[in-house]
Amino acid sequence: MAGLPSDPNLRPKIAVDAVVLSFSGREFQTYLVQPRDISATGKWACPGGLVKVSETLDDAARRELSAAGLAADTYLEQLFTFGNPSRDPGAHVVSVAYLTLLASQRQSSTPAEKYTRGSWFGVAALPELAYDHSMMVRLGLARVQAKLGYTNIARNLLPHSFSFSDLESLYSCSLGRPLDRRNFRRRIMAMGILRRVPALRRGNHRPAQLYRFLKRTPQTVQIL
Amino acid sequence: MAGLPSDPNLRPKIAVDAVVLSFSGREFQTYLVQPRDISATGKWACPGGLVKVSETLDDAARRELSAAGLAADTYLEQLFTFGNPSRDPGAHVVSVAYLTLLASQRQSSTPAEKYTRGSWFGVAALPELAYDHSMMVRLGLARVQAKLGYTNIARNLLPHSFSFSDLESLYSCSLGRPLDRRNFRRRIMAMGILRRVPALRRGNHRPAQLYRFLKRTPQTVQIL
DNA sequence: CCAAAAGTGTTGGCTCTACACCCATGA
DNA sequence: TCATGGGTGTAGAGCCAACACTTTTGG
Repeated sequence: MAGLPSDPNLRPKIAVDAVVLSFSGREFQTYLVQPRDISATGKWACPGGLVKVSETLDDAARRELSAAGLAADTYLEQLFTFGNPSRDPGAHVVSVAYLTLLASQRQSSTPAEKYTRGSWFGVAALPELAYDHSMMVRLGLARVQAKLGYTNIARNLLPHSFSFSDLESLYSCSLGRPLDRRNFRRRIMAMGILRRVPALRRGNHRPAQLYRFLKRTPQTVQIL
Repeated sequence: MAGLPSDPNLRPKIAVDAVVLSFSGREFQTYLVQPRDISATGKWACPGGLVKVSETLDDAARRELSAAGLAADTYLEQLFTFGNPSRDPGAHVVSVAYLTLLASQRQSSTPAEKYTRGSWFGVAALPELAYDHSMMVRLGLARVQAKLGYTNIARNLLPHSFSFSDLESLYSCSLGRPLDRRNFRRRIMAMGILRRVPALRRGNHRPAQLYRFLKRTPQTVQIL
């Protein structure tokens, strides 16, 4: 097969893009940036860029997260690799999409020079996205929603300690329907993946008992 | 942040590799080839090769399946993208691993010149594999086993029509434990994903009623 | 007639869901 | 004292797992 001269310029380039998700307490949000080189289009994009030689894909993803002004020590998971030759009009760029989860919106620094700005958007009302990034965000969201059902991935979307109501809002938002508080609590408790922390959250109302996840490593358990 | 000259030669190359699985009736098997360029090592590998510019990843995978002497009109699903710089000692090659399922061992033609030979192996006793292909096969197998539990993916591992016992062997082999025939049949039947075909399979013993999957498209249903 | 695979129901235990009221706090 | 979110138990229904014998065929 193939007889074309193997000019390296004729190979597809390879990039990583990160779908950055967090949960605000009321909705899922995603962090988007405006790349300087396409800022004329007004489109937003997921943080991302080309992979360097001798660099791990994960490393590339973390490097791009830093460049976007985000913490890089986050949960990171490969989502899907997009290779449609026409996904980037400029050149054939194969992109490995990553999913990353942030507990709070702890946006550390300001984005690097390659971006004009960055901002959080509710996933229900996204702006127009460049390339196939809209598909990536949808896929990332679907993955999180699925994994909430059978893993302890929630720990990456919540602060270190949280109330049962926090956890319930997350699940209820993910499922798009209300949950029965008693049944939800019983079920989660029965799994033994949470630990009471000796603290209450005080607010305008009755204080809430706080919990944290027992294991900080990814764990598969049937939750829903 | 990189300041290296962006010499295209310094970009990782991109390849696809296909984990080819089938079910013999007693065990899962995978199809491996011996690439001519590493035949001295005696190692086997999954069919695969570099992606061409302006080619879809799926197209590349199907092209490589053909080159390995397999039918290309098979179930194909992206598995994972392996990008460790040291996975190929020769150069930094990022590989998009695919999973493909074959109903019977319908190996059509003989492999292209790039391979010295191809052969099926039971997954329990694999030869030594090149690169990180052993990990790929394990991952592919795990994916199939998981998906048997919540999709109709079994249709891609069985012939067009099959007996209930065939289906049961597949599941029982996938789970690594015997299944209760009555419970299994009731459960599958209740889902309405099968259709009786007006034919029996005759053999040395009592003839078996044959069935086929109602939908030929991928479908998510809770099976186990 | 024998060996081997195909086919078929019932029951008890367990899990899941539905459901409503009181409590603690700050304002 | 009121508004707001936090916390708690039970009962009925449905689901699931365990379990063994008869049938059909070819040799």
